[in-house]
Amino acid sequence: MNDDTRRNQPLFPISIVMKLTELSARQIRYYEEHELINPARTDGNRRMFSFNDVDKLLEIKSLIEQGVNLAGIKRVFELNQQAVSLLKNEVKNEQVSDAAIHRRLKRDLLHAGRLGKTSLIQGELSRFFH
Amino acid sequence: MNDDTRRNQPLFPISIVMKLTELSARQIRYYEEHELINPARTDGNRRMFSFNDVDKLLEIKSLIEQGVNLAGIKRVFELNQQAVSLLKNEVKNEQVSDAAIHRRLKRDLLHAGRLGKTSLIQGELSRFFH
DNA sequence: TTGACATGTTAGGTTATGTAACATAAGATA
DNA sequence: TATCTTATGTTACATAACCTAACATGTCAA
Repeated sequence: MNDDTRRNQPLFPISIVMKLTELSARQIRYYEEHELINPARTDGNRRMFSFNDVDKLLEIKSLIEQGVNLAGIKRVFELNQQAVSLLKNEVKNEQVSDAAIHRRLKRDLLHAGRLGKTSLIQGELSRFFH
Repeated sequence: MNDDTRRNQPLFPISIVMKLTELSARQIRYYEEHELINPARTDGNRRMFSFNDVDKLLEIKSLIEQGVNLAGIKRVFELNQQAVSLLKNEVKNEQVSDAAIHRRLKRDLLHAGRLGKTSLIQGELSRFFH
């Protein structure tokens, strides 16, 4: 069993997770309802949480404490995933040389100050003044 | 004048920005009040917006439409900046070889699926079971 | 001097959470 | 096994905080 699989094993009932995260059961269920987590279930329909689930709940808790709402948390999770994917593609492709990665990063990151995004207003302006 | 400076020039009064973004004046002011934007002011205290301000407002609008609240938008902006900075440091340091960057990215991105973050629960668990 | 803009207040809809009521599952014990 | 207890499930209602709209009032500028 690899590390990834191990961290996804359903191990903890909700009572344990409440103590680990200091979140109420209501909160934990609410976050599941809104698809921020997706814990496994037992035959008897009890939630069983993995290490990854708990990690996610701790990140949710931290963001909540910063005043971020659930839609925002979802977006933050997506952004993390997106940044990872963007660079995974670069790094994973064995045919791309280190130098090419270096150049690509330089272009993407140093130029616009954003990850792969072009200016929004350009499109707006052309739509507007025609 | 470079491109960056040009995009920060105070050019548009709020009426223009309202049309460009299809946001109400109240909304635009509210976002300024909560420090998501920081438009320049004329001597007479009128707001004057740059291309960058408008870009930011369009991004705010898009996130608002996804249900993200202002704290979440602030976090998203920070995350963008953070990801950029993280990699800027890698790329900017001329003494770091391409190969080293490649290795570092592989470690950071392929392993944990996060940007430079280690598992949260490890610390939690050690605090808990002692 | 009239239209655009500034600030402040108020009211209403949405969201996140608490709480309570009641049903079911799991585990312990007679 | 039968039953008792506790943990957990779902659902409904209440509430506080957040965001927007609407309006009032004052100021700047063409």
